[in-house]
Amino acid sequence: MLEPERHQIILDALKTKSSVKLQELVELTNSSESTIRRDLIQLEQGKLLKRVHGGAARLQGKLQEPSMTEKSSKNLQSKRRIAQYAAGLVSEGDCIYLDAGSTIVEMIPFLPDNIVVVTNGLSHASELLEKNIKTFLIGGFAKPTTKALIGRGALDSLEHYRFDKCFMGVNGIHSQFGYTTPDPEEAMVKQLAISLSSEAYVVADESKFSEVAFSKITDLHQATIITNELDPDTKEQYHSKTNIKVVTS
Amino acid sequence: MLEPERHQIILDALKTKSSVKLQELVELTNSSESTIRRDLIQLEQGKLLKRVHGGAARLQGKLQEPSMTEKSSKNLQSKRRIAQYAAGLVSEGDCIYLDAGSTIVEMIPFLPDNIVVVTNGLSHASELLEKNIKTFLIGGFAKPTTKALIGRGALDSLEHYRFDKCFMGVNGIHSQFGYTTPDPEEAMVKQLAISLSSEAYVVADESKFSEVAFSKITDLHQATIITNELDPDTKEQYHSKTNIKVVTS
DNA sequence: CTAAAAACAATTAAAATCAATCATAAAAAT
DNA sequence: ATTTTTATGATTGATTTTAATTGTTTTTAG
Repeated sequence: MLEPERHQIILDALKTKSSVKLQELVELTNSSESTIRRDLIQLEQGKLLKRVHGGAARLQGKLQEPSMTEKSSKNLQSKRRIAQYAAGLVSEGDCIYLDAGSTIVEMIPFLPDNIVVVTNGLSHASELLEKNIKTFLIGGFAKPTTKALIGRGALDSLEHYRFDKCFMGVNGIHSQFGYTTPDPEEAMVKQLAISLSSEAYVVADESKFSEVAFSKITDLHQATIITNELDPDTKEQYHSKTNIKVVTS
Repeated sequence: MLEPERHQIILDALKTKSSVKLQELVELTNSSESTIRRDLIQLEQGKLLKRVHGGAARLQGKLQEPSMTEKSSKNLQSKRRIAQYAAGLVSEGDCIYLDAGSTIVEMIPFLPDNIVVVTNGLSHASELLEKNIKTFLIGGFAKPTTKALIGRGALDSLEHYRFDKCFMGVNGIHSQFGYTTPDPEEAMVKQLAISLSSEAYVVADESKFSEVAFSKITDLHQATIITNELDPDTKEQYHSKTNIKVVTS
């Protein structure tokens, strides 16, 4: 039996139970104890499971193979609904800015064709090209984690553009401080893009409202939040303290 | 049995299982072990599967989604050899420019880690990020066919950089006119990048020498061509008429 | 607390698989 | 028709994977 196949069997076994005995795996794979041990070491190094005395156990942060897909797909549905609503605000002929980020990318399938898009999202640009949308990318340093273009170069090339509308993602929305993003460099790009746009929209699903960690604030209250249902108390709270308009899809 | 047929059998086998033993493939195709090994090497280079000890496995990153078009592996081999040689010219600590294009992208796996890369290739940037290389993208209009960034915005952001070395692709090399690229907008970007670089290299496989269609010339003879073996006559012809240095890998 | 049992890591030798090379046969080019 | 190129299969020694064995550590039961 090939190594990838054994690894798959081991990981599959951990999808149903939260832990497996080494002996079970020996029988399941018709391999020796030594071989399974080596496999477990490899899989542990790849952070796919945790070795425990007598066998292996699922990882805490990564029990997502069954449930994370589920959760993220639920979250994705929510994101997609909001994104579709946001895309509906774009008119043919518009020149718009799309911020990097996983929520914004969901807008792309719903965008009209005859528009011009400027973005700082590396992966956004690829998707836009697939849809035959006229696409401009700003320059800058490519941030490894998010594939967003940021830094001095980003600001330089951004300031040559003007937008009818811009659509921004955020890491969190704070009832007192406004929109928050942990990376100051990214925040500066957002801020500039908003100031270059006639209308600014923040697209955020409800999970963003519970975020607590932040360090830098995109402090422009002239934008409109697009989100899904929010309980009226929260909504009122945000509006009164920050003057943010909240629109629900 | 013909090569394409074998390749299809191998790929089909991986559609049902997540891995196949080499011996199974030997029986399925009535070919020798050596032949299957060679097939697997080719298919792995075409990024259609992953070789593992004892056989081959599906690669899960891309479930047969993208360009299933197996690159003509003959031309690819040639490109890759030249690209590897070119990558060898890059020293740790260098700041280099990588032009968009299919030949240049093959350099990326061979580049050292501790360098800074500036590029106008959308797909290049993604690959560079995978390798954890510090990457800057210039801005500009994203050309749909090649995913290259061109135009006014590209020139604007490009001119803020300076490079130790730049590596350019071309569509053709003409014995009288020099390097040729059909798109004037793209040619301007190339030209500027070359002028911003201490050393300029043109990386081109032999197929580029037979190209005839061109419209705009990147008319800078200060670059060095990196290519594979060329018959001495051609080599001399190019050198005498264009003053282009030709280096073979 | 102690002893037996189970699980462990480390070492080893055998088997399987590998890369590299060579020779041959088929195909393509001249 | 002849040379060159290409694809294939066989053989070689080297490498990797595997399973069995060793002695050690951990768990469990009395």
